Amino acid sequence: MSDENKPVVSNFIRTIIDNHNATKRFGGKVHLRFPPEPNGFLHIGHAKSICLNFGLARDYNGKCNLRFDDTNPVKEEDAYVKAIKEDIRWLGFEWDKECYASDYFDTLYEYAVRLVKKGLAYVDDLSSEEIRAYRGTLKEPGKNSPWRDRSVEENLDLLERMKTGEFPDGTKVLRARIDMSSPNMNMRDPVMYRILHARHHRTGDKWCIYPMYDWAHGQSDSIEGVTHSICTLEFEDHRPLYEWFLEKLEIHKPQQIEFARLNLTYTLMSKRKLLKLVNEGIVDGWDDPRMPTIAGMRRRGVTPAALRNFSESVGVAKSNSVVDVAQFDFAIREDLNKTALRAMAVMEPIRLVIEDYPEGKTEWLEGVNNPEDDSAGKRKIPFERELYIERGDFMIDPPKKYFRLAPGREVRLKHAYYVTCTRYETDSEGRVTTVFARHDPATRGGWSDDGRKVKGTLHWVAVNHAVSAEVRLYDHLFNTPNPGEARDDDAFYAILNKESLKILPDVKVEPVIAACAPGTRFQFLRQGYFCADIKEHSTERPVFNRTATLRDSWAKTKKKS
RNA sequence: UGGGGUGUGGCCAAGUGGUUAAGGCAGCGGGUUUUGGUCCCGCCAUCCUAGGUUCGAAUCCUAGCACCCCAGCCA
Repeated sequence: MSDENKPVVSNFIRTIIDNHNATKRFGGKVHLRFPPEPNGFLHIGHAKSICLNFGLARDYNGKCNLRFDDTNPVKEEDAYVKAIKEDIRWLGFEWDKECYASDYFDTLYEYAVRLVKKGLAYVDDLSSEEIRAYRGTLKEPGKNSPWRDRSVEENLDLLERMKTGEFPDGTKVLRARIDMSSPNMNMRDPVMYRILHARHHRTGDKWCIYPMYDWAHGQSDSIEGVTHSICTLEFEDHRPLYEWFLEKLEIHKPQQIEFARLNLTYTLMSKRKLLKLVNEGIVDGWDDPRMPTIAGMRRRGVTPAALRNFSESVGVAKSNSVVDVAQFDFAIREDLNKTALRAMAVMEPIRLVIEDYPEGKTEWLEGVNNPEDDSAGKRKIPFERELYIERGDFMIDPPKKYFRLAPGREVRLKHAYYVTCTRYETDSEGRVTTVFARHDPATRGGWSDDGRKVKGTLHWVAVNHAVSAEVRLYDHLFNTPNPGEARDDDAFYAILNKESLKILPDVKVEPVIAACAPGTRFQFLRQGYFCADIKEHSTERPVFNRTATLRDSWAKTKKKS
């Protein structure tokens, strides 16, 4: 794997681990976990976290579990569990143990009893509104609940009865007894259990009380022997609570470490908003190629290596940042340039007739499949009198630096011949319909030994061997660099890029392109990287998704003049 | 003076008192090229501000400023 030979860039988490290893805090062990909640699909932000956790485990000869944080049955589904596992494997990682927070519900309950017995947790009868009111504000301390000083016996009894389902949802909670005047809101007697008569995707109807994140997460880490619990910045304030539970319980205490989540320009990373795109049919499901989900990127044709290299390239730090999506595009191109097969496809075809080439003749010319990789071999390409070329590759009256075809101009047809434009035909509206040219038989294969230079090289497809394919050109879903900043629905709809998908129903492609298996990646010469759609492509009806464009310096010089 | 964080080039990001302040992306200029692709070469910062400590500071101290997070029985 090319991405694993690169030198590792230092980051603050590695420094922390190195220090722990040096001081033997965890006996030299490094044990991580990736803890998704199964309530949606994984996106590129999760990919960064996956690469971080599994990558650290790999580099330190440690372990990394996959743990589903399934503590909220009303939002979680088994289908998401399945999709998440598939995505992680596709990314190229394998977990040591597959765990679920729900595996620990019994232990968690025992732990809760332990805290109650120590006088460190109590059952509160306040409503959620009252709890909020009692919590105080950011600048004012909270007030103790009137139920805060119940006896251990009463708390034990009540907790047991909460568990057995005696009370309706929302009537009671178990709270940690910490400090209602703490400047850290998380320490103001946080809720540990809420009553939820809901069916859980794994434990079924066994439980009607479910642990909150803070009560479940650290203990789960501890039970699994996790040494470094990596999470995102917003949990920084939770660390004191994370540690409080573990210290009061006197069990193994991992080190929580927070890093800044990934943000990308023109990309939405909020699961809630991505769900909205799916639910409202703005995109075609979680795996729509425009989605920043791993499933969407897979379908678009992005490679696992590109995603891994990108994750590595953005680094790990604590400052909020927004990475330019161009950096991701670079990673995609970098990998695909080395691996994608080259072939020719004409997106917007016009006819090119080689006047001096015999009718009915077909030559099978040779083309290299990948100039970056000899082992990719060569293929035969049919050449005939009538070809398709790109509409944009011919101009009646070309500007200064235009290297392509124009009346009287000579260009190279890739892998074929030098041709010189003799004339052209237009329709009643003046649109070019057919271009005529003569070829130089001595340039067969696309090369002349006489030192003659041609500036332009065009891709083409023989009319009688062309296969029609559907090509989907994707662009950013949003037309603003920071779509996450949209404050309300109106703002959200306003920034949607109406041209994020353009379908070309009749692209002319080489036979080899049409014959490929779903998921095959190509570089359509001079245009970009494309991937045969994994759901809809077939030899009968070829369908390609554009993964990325090629860098286009011509577009830049064109813009400048 | 609620608490917790973060500030290094357009975007990421190394740097842990002595380095010409890494590297990548983007941009710009040039070369190579049967893809206006790739590749190659070159250019592109004195580190939020102000003081201070020191022979020497992005790194230490002081005082500011800016931005992010926290008042779910979500995670």
